[in-house]
Order: sequence, then structure tokens, then C-alpha cells
Amino acid sequence: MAPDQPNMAAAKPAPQRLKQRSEFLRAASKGRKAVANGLVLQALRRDDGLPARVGFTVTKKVGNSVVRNRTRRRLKEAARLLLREVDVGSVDLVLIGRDATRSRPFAALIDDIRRSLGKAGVV
RNA sequence: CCAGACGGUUGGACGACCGCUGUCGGAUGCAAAUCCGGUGGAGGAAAGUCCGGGCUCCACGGAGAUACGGUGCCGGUUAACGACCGGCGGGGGCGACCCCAGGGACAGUGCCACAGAAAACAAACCGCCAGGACCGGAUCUCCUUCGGGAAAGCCGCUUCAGGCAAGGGUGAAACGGUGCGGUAAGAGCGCACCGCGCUUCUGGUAACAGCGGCGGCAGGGCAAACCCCACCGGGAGCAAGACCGAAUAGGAGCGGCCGGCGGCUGCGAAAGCAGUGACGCAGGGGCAUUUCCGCCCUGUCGCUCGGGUUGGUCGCGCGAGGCGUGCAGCAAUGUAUGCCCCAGAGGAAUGGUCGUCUCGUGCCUCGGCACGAACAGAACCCGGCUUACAGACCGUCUGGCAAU
Repeated sequence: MAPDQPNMAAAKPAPQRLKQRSEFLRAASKGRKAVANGLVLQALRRDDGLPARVGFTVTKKVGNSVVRNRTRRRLKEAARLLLREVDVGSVDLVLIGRDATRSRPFAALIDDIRRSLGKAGVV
């Protein structure tokens, strides 16, 4: 297990969260949408120079609260790890969990997000 | 050893890396913050939201009545309860044990389908019974003109007015059951036992139980139909509620009162008087404080109405608290004492990934390889109840089998 280089991580903090319902609705109606095996991505470019923000949506259709918690936590962790190395600029991202999000291999899940960002024209 | 009953505990373990959040300490910084280190971070049900409380706001003079809702054997426990514990009664099981919405049906109203004669003033469909009348039959006796006639009891049919409720049949249920006596036939009509009601005595705090006595016997079921009786109960809920922001806020309407200067309107030759709440000034207030500048509001008092409640802080975790031990109690529980501080989010943290082990299932070369890890996620807190739950472990007891 290779220890992290102290100067390489650059102490990039976790991305800000989307919190307002109106922000979610705006991303859904005006943003671009990309569907992958493990998730659905909605992306809305803001062009205001502020850092990217991420929101998560897991509906009750996916399962009970334990299942929904686990689904959202995997998405959250995958997004955190990916956005640490990929700069997406000023954009609002909404990650929507699906049934497969829970069982998808973690590396594949990260790759799903990466390719969805490309499809949505963010990167 | 097998089968079973009851109670309790537990609810995967360890490590590495990368994270989130509360808190403590330190460093940097004017500050906001950032970094480093330590430490805490989901459940037995966190669930359903079915009861009971704390807490908060609203309402409320006392007492009673009524309405509505709830509870309902007895005693105890508890802050309280519809909970719990111990009993009682009824039912089930060979047993350990389990189940029960368990006050009142002589206060009243109502319902009881189908079947059945009848479902609640008691009554009588098929029946059973002695009697009267008519008819028929055989038998005995008497009379005879030998054709037959008379009379008696018996049997049968029909019918009349009665007695009866044993038997049949219907039903979940029909004025208690079995047996013997009794009778025309029967019937608690009489008797014995059982059941039921009342009751002396005994035991028990009580529910109730036991022994005895008396009564031939009250009277169907449903109160989870209304109802009656006893007891209990204000309403809404942390999106409660409080503060900050922004506070002396500010806006609209109505009314009262007052009027520094100018302006405007009316009267007047003028001075002035009256009106007009604002167009300007002065004065006053706010933007943390002082000076200047700037911006905003503004006569004052009262009443009414509407907008704003995307933000921040508190409420918010030392509590009917947890663990251990002693004592009291059959127990629920109480009490004494020692130790401990044990989540606090807010699109909502409590995690993500990988590895080793554990357990389960499947496959087979018997040692590995795959797949899987019960139910389920705090949201103000506490006591219960209910529901979901893979597996593992412990204790007590019952019925068998075997051995001693």
C-alpha cells in the first residue's frame, strides 16, 4: 500500500453540496443528462467562477432507508474521489442512484461518473 | 440421547488507506477559518406511531351536571398507563405450560337469518293418555217367531271437549341432566347424585374457595348493538416554542390630539386667524461607539388589517440515566452504595474501498473455489405495547428411552 505523497493530494476539500430543492429542479430542467449503468447524471454549467457543487438523489423506489443510505454514500464517495483529480469548473452536478448503484464494482462506478461527465459535455 | 415448554444474552471480528461529524487541546490568522493531535459517533427493535408521561405554547374562577372518548375479576408495582407482577375464575394440553375484551341481560330499547309448531306474555306439529258421541269388528251372557234382537266389557276408525310435554323432528340455542319411584299418560310430582339460586360457618386483604343447610328451580343468547354502573380524561404539538437578523423595524386603513419656520388653501387692506400631516427646511431617531460625510425613517397616541417565517442561534441531552454490589420482596419493583458520562445531524454526519478470519449455501478431486451476510437507519426525550428478525449461546423445567 503506497502511502500518499504529502504534497500531491493538495488538500482539496470535498465538493460543496446542493441543498435547495429549487437548485435540484433547475439542474433537472435546464441541465444535460447522461445515463450510465450505475447512475444517472444531471449537469448544469453555471459560469460564475465558483467551485462545482454536487447533489444526490435516491428515491424510495430504490429501497428502504438502509439501502438508500448505502446507495447515496457510495455515490458520494465516488464523486469525492473523482472530483479530487478531475477539474470540472463551475457546474452543478446531480447524481441519481439506481438499483445497480449498490452492487456495481466501485472502480466501475467511478468510471461511470467519469464517462457520464464526458457525455454531458462537462469535461 | 430424543421430543418439547419457558426465560434470558447476543445481533459478525480484526487490520490498512482515504473521508464525514460533535467535542477537547495546540498552532497559524485581525477575523472568518484552516491545519495537527486526542476522544465520542445508530437499534433491539432506531420501525409502526397504538397507549402513558416529561417539556412547550394556547385556553381556563370553583364545584357539579351533560355530551364525547377510554378503561372494566382481585390485590400489588409505577411518575403514569390500556403496561408489568402475583393471584382468582373459565378453557386447552399426559405434562412443563399456554390462551381469555373476564362488570351488569329482574333499569329499559333492540336483534336472533335459515330451519322449526313455537325464538320468549309462553305455546303444542307429529305424538301419548283416560272420557263422551257415532260407526264397525270379534267374544261372552240373555231373549227369540231362528230371520234376528238386547246388554256388558274389549279392539279399531272418525269426531268432541280435555289432560300431558316423556319421545320424534328443527336449530348454535327450546322452562336443567342421569337414574329410580310414581302415574291413565305424564310432569321436580317425589327421591338420590350432578347443575343452579340463597345462606350459616371456616379460610383468604380481596376476587374466590371449602363444608353444611335451605329452595324443586329462578330461567335463552347477543352488552365487540344501543345502554346502565364505576373510574379516568382541557387542546395542540420540537414544523412546540424563544431569540437574532431588523426592533424604537417598517407598510396600509381608521380615529383622537397637537401645530417650530417656510409653502399651499380660505378670510382679511395688513398684522393675523383658521385649515391642510407633508412639498422643503429645522428638530428628532436608526445604520455598534465618537467627529465629518453619506444613506434611510420621521408630528404624536390608540385601534384594525396584510406582507415577510428560503437564513443563523437556542430548545438539544445529567436523564423517572447506565453498569455493578448489598438489603427488602414469591415477583413486578423499591432502597442503599460505588463507578461511569454514553450520538446530536439538518438534501440530514455516524462512512467508502481493500485484505484476513468467522458463519451459511452450492460444487467437487476433501481441500479448495464461487456466491451470500437476518430485520433494519436516531431527528425533543423517557416508560410500555405491537410488528419484523439469519444465526449463535446460556439457564430452569416437562414427557419419553437407555444406563446406574
